[in-house]
Amino acid sequence: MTAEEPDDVDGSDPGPSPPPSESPEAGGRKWKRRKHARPEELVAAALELFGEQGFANTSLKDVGKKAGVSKATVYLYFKNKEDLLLAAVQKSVVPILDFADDYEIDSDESASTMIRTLIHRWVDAFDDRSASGLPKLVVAEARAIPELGTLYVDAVLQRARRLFQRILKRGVRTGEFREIDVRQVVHVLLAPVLQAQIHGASLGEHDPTFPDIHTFLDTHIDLFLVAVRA
Amino acid sequence: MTAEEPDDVDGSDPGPSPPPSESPEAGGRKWKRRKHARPEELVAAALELFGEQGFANTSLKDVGKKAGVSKATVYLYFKNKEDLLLAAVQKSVVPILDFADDYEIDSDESASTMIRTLIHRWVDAFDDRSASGLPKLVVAEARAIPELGTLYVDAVLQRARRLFQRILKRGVRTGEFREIDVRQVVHVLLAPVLQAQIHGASLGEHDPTFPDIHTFLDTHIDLFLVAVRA
Amino acid sequence: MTAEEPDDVDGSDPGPSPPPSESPEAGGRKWKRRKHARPEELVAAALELFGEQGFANTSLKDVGKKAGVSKATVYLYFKNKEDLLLAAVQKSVVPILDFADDYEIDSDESASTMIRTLIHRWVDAFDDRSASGLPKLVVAEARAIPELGTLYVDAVLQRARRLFQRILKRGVRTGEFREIDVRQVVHVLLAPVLQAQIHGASLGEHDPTFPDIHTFLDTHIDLFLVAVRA
Amino acid sequence: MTAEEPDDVDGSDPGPSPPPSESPEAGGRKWKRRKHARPEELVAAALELFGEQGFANTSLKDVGKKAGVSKATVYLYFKNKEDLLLAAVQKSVVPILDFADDYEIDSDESASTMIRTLIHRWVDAFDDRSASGLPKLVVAEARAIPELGTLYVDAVLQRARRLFQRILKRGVRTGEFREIDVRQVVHVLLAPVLQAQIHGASLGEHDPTFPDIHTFLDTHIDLFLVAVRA
DNA sequence: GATGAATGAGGCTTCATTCAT
DNA sequence: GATGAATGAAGCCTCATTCAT
Repeated sequence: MTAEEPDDVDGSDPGPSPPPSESPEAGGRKWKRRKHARPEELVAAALELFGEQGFANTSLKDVGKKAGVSKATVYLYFKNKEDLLLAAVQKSVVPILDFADDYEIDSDESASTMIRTLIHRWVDAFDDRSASGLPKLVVAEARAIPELGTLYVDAVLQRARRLFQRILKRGVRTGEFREIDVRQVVHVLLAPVLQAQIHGASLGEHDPTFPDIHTFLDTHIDLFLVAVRA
Repeated sequence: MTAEEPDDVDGSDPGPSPPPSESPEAGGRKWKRRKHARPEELVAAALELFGEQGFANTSLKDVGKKAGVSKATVYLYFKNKEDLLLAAVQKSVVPILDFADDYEIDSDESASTMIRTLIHRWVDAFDDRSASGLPKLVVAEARAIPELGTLYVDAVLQRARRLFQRILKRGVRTGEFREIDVRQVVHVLLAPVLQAQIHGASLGEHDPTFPDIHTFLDTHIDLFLVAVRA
Repeated sequence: MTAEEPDDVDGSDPGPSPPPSESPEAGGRKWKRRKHARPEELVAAALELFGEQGFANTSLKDVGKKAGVSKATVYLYFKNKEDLLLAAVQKSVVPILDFADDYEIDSDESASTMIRTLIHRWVDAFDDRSASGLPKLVVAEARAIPELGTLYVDAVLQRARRLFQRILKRGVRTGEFREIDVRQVVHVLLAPVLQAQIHGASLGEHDPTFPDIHTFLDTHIDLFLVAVRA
Repeated sequence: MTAEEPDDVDGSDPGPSPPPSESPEAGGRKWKRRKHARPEELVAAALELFGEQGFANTSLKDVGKKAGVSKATVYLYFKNKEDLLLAAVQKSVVPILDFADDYEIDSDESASTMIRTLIHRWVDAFDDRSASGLPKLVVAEARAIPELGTLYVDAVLQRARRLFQRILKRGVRTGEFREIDVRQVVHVLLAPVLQAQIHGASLGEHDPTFPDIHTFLDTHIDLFLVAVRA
């Protein structure tokens, strides 16, 4: 491909965040020109549609329509469909565990409480950002789009593992937990969380037996804490 | 341009070309049987390709080539692409937990041992049938193809849940496990298994931190058994 | 691009020439299926349209329509539009100087006569193959499609130069021509021929002053022969 | 994103930023002219790009970028892309043979010398104006854009023919040349010149056998003069 | 005068699906 | 039963052109 940037915008890295001016009405008079908001709207639309219907099943026309623009407009901001996907995932995924940093620093709860709190907040964080379909999306496309896999592993999985490893280790140090191989155990702690997210976004409707996600997570955490308790 | 078979698309497959012996009876037996093996071969090819590359990214021509037939032949056995997918999943998924029935009946091991054994055999059963990509595939497409979700939930998830519920209940009855809400707990028992399968088929290559699947499962089972032990 | 061959046909090299069965009516009954004739028809349509309207100005739909097929059919035989162009040029250009070989061998005319005859036949050969627009086409696209340039230079220009160099050299040897630098002179001999072809296919209609091509060529040859005569 | 001047796109040109002196007359002359230079810059950029890459393969964004303005600016000066092409050709082509007039009037060389001088100056004139790709461009697009053909024929071909006809006729009158049909011969005199220009701009790189253009032209002129000499 | 934003139109290409052989 | 041939539909992407600022 000789293709450079679509017209002059970069695409993958929305870089310059939207202007702080939040006046949502006054700006766009006759014509719908929200300018710098466009990339965000597109990214949001893309994330939702890709998460719901899958990447291949979603056309750029759909994305454009949901964002209120024509499909050609997508190319003003993103190099191609894949670039849009990556931008959407990046935008949503990078800050998604930010909530945890503050909590971890400020909190002086027990490790057990921290674990329970953070896991519940985790899934809420995805839902709040309309990214509940994201883990499923990533899992579905990681093979076809390797950068997507790398991005998710680095920005979500590894980050979460480190976070919970710190907490587990602290629990061990304080005597709250018994001696465990933190590096192995953390995967077991997280697996049900990821699974719950993926399941909810895919088989959820077809599986009435599966409990409410927060109930499920509490059961998981209960068992886990029993297992690691000193 | 490279290789060029004028018409016939056999290419990818087991060398055994049709025997030169023109005797249509005895000689061509192995060859003749091929005909009736067609649907199975297609189903097998489809399962592997769909699992690896995704449903949308796999063309029927690819499937045909892998099965040693032309693209049009698919339509002799399946109504359409979706039908092929469903058939492939059904074919692989329905008997996939069969191993468990025999084991459950014959075995007089402890519940703990049964759990450990069955979980390891589970993932092996998928691998043996080249269905390791299946859970990921199902999760990716369940939303777009509802029957797929229903099928998987019924033939795999529900069946597995009932199996492990029986074992858990027995463990409780025999005093091996403490009193637990089997209906809730079974989901926690299975989630890491499903997660490991999905993860292995999608983010596996991008995630060198994740342990070997059987190691991971043992860690999970260890913790789980500690948690439910009486 | 991961693209292999469109479906199974090669594309650029029509290799297997059409079957010798020439029955043009009996073959295609209800449906228009001329099978092996397709590539040739497409190549012919492409050559004419590309030559007349230019490569970029001709859509594959146009080519398909002229050949009596849909635009998707083009992809059964050619990898892409560029491949079709190359195939068309190759098909027309490779045999286009064949007439010369026989003539050169059989003829025992004087060098002067051979030159005059061959030049006139040359332009006729292009016209007979509806390839009168080809030199212009090649010249227009050679920069964008380097293989096209290479192909034309090798199959037409170099071949023609060698042919006329042999004749010139013979003329010198027999005393018909004076001593000349054959290698340089051949370019001067051919330039007006090429120019006449290109001009006819491009500025022809806008330039009523330009003489009939054969008249022009005769004037050129007359002058040339005077210049090189011993 | 790299450098980022908010608005002004002057970029390509001589540093001289607008003089701080607010005197609108004398001081800002060089700067003021810039504004009016726009069309010229666009025309120059267009001519080069179209000549190199072809009309269809060159986007207006490319032209704008090369001229240091935005794509939309083109429409301030030209009705559409085709109009830009015509303007570019006109601008370059109309004065391109002006050098000849002076020479013809002032010179009292022999006709032979004049021919040789003018032909070499001709191709230099195109090169000097970065119009070496122009004849190829015209030939490629004349069919699709008739005005282009007409323009070129009138402003270049006819003008050149008349020029050289005058010289030839003078040569005949002075006895330098023998009696020839000047109207026919002039086409033969010019064809190699046009051909050399076109060839250089298209097949040049793919054709190492072709001699240097001035060498080629001298060979041509040598032969031609021999042919017409009295 | 200049431009960023936006889009309609159109082209290339792929592919599931059908049909006649 | 099997397949080569063919195509309609649809998707991605580009670009000339317009409009409001």
